[in-house]
Amino acid sequence: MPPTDAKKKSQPFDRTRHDHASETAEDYVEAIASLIEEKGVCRGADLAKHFGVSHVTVTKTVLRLKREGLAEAAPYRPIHLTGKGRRMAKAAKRRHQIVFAFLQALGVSDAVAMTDSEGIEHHVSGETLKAFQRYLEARKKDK
Amino acid sequence: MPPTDAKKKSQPFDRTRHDHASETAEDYVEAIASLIEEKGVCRGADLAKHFGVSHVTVTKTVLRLKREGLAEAAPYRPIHLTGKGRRMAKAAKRRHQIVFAFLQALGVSDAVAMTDSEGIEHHVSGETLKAFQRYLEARKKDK
DNA sequence: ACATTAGTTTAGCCTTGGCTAAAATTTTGT
DNA sequence: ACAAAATTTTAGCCAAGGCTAAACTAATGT
Repeated sequence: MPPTDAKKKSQPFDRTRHDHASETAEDYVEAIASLIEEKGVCRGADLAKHFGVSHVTVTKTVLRLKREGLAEAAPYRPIHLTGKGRRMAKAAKRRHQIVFAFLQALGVSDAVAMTDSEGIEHHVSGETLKAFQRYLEARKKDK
Repeated sequence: MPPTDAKKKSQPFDRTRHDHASETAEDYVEAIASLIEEKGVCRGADLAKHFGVSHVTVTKTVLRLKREGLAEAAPYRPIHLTGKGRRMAKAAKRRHQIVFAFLQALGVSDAVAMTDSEGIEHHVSGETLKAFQRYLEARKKDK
């Protein structure tokens, strides 16, 4: 019965594994949405430049997004998001902005707040995000 | 001339991947140090249980730690850290504790602060960590 | 119109980090 | 001392994310 010992109930670190895949997905849909907003369309090459990876890597990742129903794109055509993709992008952007504003409010420089919020956003639970917002609200009043 | 476009200055391995690797390394040395502290020795099975993965995965990862000069272990023997490994563990633990205390201070519940700090610690720059500490200091005074 | 160029996809290889099953090596209990 | 139990390593497979080189498609300029 005991398959091995991996799935006992391992609460703590379960996230690490499977979540990594969706972190990438979130980064991608967020980038796609913002590129579409600022340039009208999103092409593979734009994503490659944005993430600093090769266009080949982008092709493969976008394939996965399509498989997961987040993006759509005919061969040699620009990339679009599905409704699901757009919703995910919107949520990610919101979270990202809150984390960024929070770090700024704490006194972190813009450049570093930018970088750190990028990494942190995927690990912030709803509860922590709320705590960040509370802090921002309090500061707003103070000022 | 342009080989592709990702080569701007990206050597073989670029950020994301490389960083992810050292995140795992940090989690492992931190866990190894704490297991040694609380049980005297650290065995592969302990790590497997701690991370909720199979012992096989642990074996492979520990091999990598050895390759990187962070850990030592003869076959079928318990795992030790090198000086380098111990230093890394110590730094990781400190960072982890600061992030955890910070989230608590913000009003996040213990359980969630535990989980979130686990994920966040690897993405917190020195500058942000200092901002967290400033906040903690300020709160300490207030109280 | 058509050749050059820009942008994409395919093919093929690598590492990390997962897993299961099977072999090897302790450890333990009688 | 030795067989059974526990632990660790090997072998072999999978997906995600990287890369380069080469093939293919779409856009452009003259």
